[in-house]
Amino acid sequence: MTLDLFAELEQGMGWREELDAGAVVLRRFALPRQAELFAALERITSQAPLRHMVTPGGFRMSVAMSNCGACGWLSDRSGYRYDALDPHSGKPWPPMPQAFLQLAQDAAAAAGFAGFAPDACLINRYEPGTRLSLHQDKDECDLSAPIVSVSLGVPATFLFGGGQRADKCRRVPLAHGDVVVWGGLARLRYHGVLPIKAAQHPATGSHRINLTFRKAR
DNA sequence: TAGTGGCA
DNA sequence: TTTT
Repeated sequence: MTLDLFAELEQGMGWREELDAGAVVLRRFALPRQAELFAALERITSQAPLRHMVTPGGFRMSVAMSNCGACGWLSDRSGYRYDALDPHSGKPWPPMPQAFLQLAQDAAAAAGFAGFAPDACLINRYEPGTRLSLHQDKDECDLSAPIVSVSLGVPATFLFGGGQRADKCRRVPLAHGDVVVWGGLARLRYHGVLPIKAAQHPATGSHRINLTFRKAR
């Protein structure tokens, strides 16, 4: 599938956009296994349902989340962390499907981060009006690995800021099949998602789905 | 340590 | 509309 991706990028069906040093947007990234991707998503969320986590401050997050992979990102009153077990079931998170892993590794490689080995995939489901406010991904042990963020379904505006919350943000429109990869110098950049506008997408209905791949350990 | 929320 |  790696070859399919590069072939598609070369054929001009998709293209790269350099955001800044260490940050790349892959536009209309090849999703050659889209049916497989969504079937896997279905399987994962039937075992580990999407749920609204609570922030340490006690606020319910508007975006519904689940995970797959060796560990999953969690938030509750006691903080942010990664855990091998889903607190909802007490069982391990569903394994990361091969199609997910392949997609993440292909995207990372296309963005200049060869050898990416994610052990966590956070699944975010945005309904119209939901958002993710500005934050840094810094709960991972290995900050040398990039973040790979796959957009599926209805479009969104991604905010890509600087090293401090107050830094100005780039507004990056993201559509189905777009992938943002950031690492290296850009690894700790603040980022977020503006409230999702009401829209329909054939693959997801009114939702936006985001897959965030990380190496947590 | 506080924090990816929501309001004024 | 942007900021805290």
